[in-house]
Amino acid sequence: MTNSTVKPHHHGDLREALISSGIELLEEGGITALTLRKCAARAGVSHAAPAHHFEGLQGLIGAITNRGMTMFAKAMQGKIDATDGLPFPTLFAMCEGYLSFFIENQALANLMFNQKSEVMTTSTTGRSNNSAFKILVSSCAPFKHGPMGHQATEYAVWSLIQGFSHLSIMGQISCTEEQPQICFADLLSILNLQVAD
Amino acid sequence: MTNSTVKPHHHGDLREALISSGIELLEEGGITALTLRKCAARAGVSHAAPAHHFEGLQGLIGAITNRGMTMFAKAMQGKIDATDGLPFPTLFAMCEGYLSFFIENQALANLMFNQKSEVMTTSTTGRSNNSAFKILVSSCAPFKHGPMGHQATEYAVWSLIQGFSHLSIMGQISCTEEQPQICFADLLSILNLQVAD
DNA sequence: TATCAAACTTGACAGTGTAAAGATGATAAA
DNA sequence: TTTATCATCTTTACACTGTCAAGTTTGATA
Repeated sequence: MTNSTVKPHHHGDLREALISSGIELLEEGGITALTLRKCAARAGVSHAAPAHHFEGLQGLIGAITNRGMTMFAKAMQGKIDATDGLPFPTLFAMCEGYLSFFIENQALANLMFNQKSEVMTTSTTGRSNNSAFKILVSSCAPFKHGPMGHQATEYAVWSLIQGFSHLSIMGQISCTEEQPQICFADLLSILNLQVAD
Repeated sequence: MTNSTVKPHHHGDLREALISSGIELLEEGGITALTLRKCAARAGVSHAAPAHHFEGLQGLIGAITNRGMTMFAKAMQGKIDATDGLPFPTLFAMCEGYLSFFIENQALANLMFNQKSEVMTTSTTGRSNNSAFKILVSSCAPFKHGPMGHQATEYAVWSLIQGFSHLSIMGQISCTEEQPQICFADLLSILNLQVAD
């Protein structure tokens, strides 16, 4: 075995199976349902098996966060790919994907954004591994930036969609429960954004 | 004892003491440090005593959320009271108090806003008991509202400051770490707000 | 075939929430 | 003052959790 793809012995690919089980449990019963022992049981292994793949529960949560981030990026990119590529439709599609991911993966989204793991941090390595963050940045790029530069635009858009998504799934905001995307469009229009020359 | 102030028998006021202990534990060791048994120990009672005052751990968390909401409202109102009362300074002060509370009570703020308890809900009774929400609404009132009315303005401001506060304490946003209020001012200026005639 | 390291199991332990039943003590009625 | 009552709190018990240590199995390699 000289290549980099590690072929496990017994289970097949326990590490990935445990992550999948974890996400399932998360969506079925929320954060309190996510336990190492239940993940192990669902993957058909003993309760101590996960210890050989993750550094405790926190390690599994970190791995789940990583998996979640690729799902998250895919959700946003999928919406963006369905547009004509113009600045405003692209920005809105990005936000649409952001919000959709939160609604369709409530517990997972909450777990991810209440985490201070590597990919969720402002660290350079975290950012370079975070394609979701890159999508956000590139969606904001075509617009005029104020005196504080592109970062202020990015943070404004990010804060707005993050806050809206979070408050929505927490039931603290209720405009149109069926289609909150429509409601968010009004909020986005309050932002003073103009396409750069 | 015909008046409404209940005088407890043994402890004095165990219920409030447990809430205080809970908030302490929360700030000292984060959400994982908040356990019924530790709260009980800190209050000097047996581990099963809390059951007579709260419906399990979830009940205690609800009570902590309520206590936290009054602290939260006080933080915002305090900043507002120090202004001249004009619309923009008042709005900014409200946001300043919002952010300050998150920074100074990270674990508590996280607990509160990851909760679907009564006060945090869009229900009428929840809203009427939530002075923090009223402060937000009144801070947004003086401004011109778009075609979607005052609610769109409120949700835009709320989402922006909630998202920014949340991402800040999670270390996912870093403009000026010492004084993030200054950074938020730039974001708030991107919002297209004008004082109504 | 023998070796050996990785993958997994077994057993144990301290914490946790929660329930049931008993003890305590403040209040109110006698 | 004495007694009865009941909310308050304690004790005991149980299932579940994360984590550790030791043993066992497995499959690739020599």
